[in-house]
Amino acid sequence: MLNESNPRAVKKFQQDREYFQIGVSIDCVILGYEKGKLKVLLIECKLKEYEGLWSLLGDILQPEEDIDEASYRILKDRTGLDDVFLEQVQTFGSVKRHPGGRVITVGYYSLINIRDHQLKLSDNILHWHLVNELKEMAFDHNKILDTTLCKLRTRIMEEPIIFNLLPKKFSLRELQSVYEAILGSKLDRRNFRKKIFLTDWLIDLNEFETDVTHRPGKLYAFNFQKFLQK
Amino acid sequence: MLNESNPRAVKKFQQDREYFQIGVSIDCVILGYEKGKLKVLLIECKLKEYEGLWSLLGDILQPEEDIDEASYRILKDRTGLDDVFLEQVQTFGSVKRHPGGRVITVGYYSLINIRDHQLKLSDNILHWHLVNELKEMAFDHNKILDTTLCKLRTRIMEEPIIFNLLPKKFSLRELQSVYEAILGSKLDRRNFRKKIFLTDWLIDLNEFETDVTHRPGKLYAFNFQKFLQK
DNA sequence: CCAAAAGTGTTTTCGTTACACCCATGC
DNA sequence: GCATGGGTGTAACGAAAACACTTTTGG
Repeated sequence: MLNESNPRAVKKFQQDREYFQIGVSIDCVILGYEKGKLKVLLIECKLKEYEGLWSLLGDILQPEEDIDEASYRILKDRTGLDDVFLEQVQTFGSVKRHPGGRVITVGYYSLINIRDHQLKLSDNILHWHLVNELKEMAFDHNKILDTTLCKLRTRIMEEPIIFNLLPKKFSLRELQSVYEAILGSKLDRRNFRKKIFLTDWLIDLNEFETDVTHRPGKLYAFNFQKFLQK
Repeated sequence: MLNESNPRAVKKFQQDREYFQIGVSIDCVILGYEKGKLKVLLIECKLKEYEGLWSLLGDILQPEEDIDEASYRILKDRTGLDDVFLEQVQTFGSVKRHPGGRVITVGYYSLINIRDHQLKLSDNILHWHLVNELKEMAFDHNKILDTTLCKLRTRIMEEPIIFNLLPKKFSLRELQSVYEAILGSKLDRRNFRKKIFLTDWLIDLNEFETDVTHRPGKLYAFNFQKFLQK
């Protein structure tokens, strides 16, 4: 915040363009889940300083948009997705983090269901990357991703956000696998089921998996109604 | 982050001042504890739009400083304090949040021991305010404070940061009172002592309170060594 | 009938809560 | 001796962890 106790500073702020020579960007950590693995959506970095590296999806904040709006816009532009889960991680503001000048970036993360929008990906040079097998990324994006994953691991234990990674109908095995992929550890199946049913997060659809080569599991849906009420 | 997939945007970013017409500020929620109450250090707001209101301590981010550095600088300038606990809360970026123009602000919070620097306060128009009795503040500072307190309540249960609010030597009653002031609820004395001793956070100084009108309690210190090792 | 995963309960362990009495000091 | 807070232990409860066998389906 502008130093309000100092009228000179306020005046300077209003008149002097020097105070504005800092760029503000938004970077979105867009996470998806497929075949037992957590994935992140990246774009090839076109800056010569980072040739051959990938980066998170980001853009400059526009003068007339809130930072939350900006993150939605970026996600919409890149994936065509509306109405998704998106949450701020934190802001990264090292002086040298962008070779093109002083740019601080606000990190956001989003959890999306990969299958819902495979089509849109061909519009951009975007690819899903396995989170566990990522090498060096452009800028400080490894750090942003690591910070996001830390936050995500605690958040999924508190809030029912993980359902954003799954299709509308899913089996308990799929749900458990997503937890395991994010937490990076195996969970006991019986204890998991017990705990999940205690939450009242699920609607029993009384449907079953098809096209599986074993006994089909029951399908569930996330009880969205209940969480809109809160 | 600058949209690296789009060379035009990069070029525009490097050339066009329009991308820089956003101010970035830092606001510090400086919290202290005294006589059983949690307090926040505020400054009188000199903007005419917020006449008579108080605001958090903030300043504009300088071109050559990291955002973490900036928060340290602000704290140092205002309180004379060095080497304190300071942590990012999150960034607030509504379009209209600052009447002087577009300014996004990164919130930080600090926990300090009020007694250590009473002297410096006279240099500024600063006052400690009871967190529980705060009315409207300037800008979106109520929101920043609320967000900070939420974060703080979970953080003190995980990490030994609360000791920053206390003098070097303190009794268990004082420590418990700080927890209670932050959490806003009473704790059971026996359970609290049991739990605190299990953490290995404390050094038993084998000293006792003086100048109390009742049986003096034992004094403890936070085991800083142990946490520097980690 | 074989492979593969679904589905299901009980016991143990551990951390959290609730709770009451005597003790040391200042006045 | 009285008021004030310091210091202490145990029982009950509930959440989490450990753990194995039967069932259903496809092939």
